[in-house]
Amino acid sequence: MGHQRLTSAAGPLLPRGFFHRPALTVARDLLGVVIEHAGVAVRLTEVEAYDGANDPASHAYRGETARNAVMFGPPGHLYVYFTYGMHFCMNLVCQPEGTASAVLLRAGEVISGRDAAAKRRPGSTVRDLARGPARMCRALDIDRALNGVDVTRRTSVVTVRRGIPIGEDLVTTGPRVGIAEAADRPWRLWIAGEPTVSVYRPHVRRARRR
DNA sequence: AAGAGGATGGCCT
DNA sequence: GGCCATCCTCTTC
Repeated sequence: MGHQRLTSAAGPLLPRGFFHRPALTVARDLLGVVIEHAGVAVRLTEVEAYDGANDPASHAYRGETARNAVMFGPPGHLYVYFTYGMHFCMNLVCQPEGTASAVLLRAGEVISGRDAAAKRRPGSTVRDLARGPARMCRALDIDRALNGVDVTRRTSVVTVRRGIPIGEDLVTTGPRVGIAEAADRPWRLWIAGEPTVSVYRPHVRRARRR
C-alpha cells in the first residue's frame, strides 16, 4: 500500500461552459483534469469521446432510453452505466440538452487517497488502481447511485477540477477500445508516456452461451 | 417472454 | 494469448 501522497494538483471546478462543447474537444481538455469522490482523487490520463446520434458506437445512437437518458440532459452531468453484470463505467455529458454526446473516463493516476482506493481494489498495484474505466469507478466508489450527478456544482459529491495543463505534444489519439461499430474513429485520447494508460484491446465478439 | 451481448477485468496457460 | 463471471438492457418474437 505505501504512504499517501498529500500534494494535489487540483485547481478550481470546471465550469458548465467547459462541457458545453463537442465531446472530442472536451475529451482533449479533460486530460490532466482531477476527479474526486469518496476521499480519492484521480488525474485523468485517458478518455474517449462519443458523439451521440452521429456515432454508431454511442449508447445514444438509437435514441433515448431509460439507461441513457442522462446523456440527453444538460452538460456537466455524470452518466454512469452498468456492464458485464459487475462493472460500472462513467462518462461526462457534453453539449447542450438534447444533444447526447459524452466522454468516457477510461483511466487515470490516483494522486490522493491512495489507501482508500487500495482498500476498494485489494491486490492492485498502485499503477493499476484506476487503469481502466471500471477500475477507476471502483477506486472512486462510483456506482449507479451517482448517475445524473451535476459535477459543476460546488456542493456536488463528485467534483471535477482543473489540473496541470497537458501540452499538445503529449496528447496522443487512437481507436477506441472494445467497440464493434465505428472502431476506426481515433477518438481515444491519452497522455503520452503515462504508465496508467490502459492497454489497447480491440473488440471481440463473444461466443454464444448455452 | 426470451435471447443476445456488452465502452471490462481478473485469472489462467 | 484465452476464458468467463454475472446481470442489465435492448431487440426481437
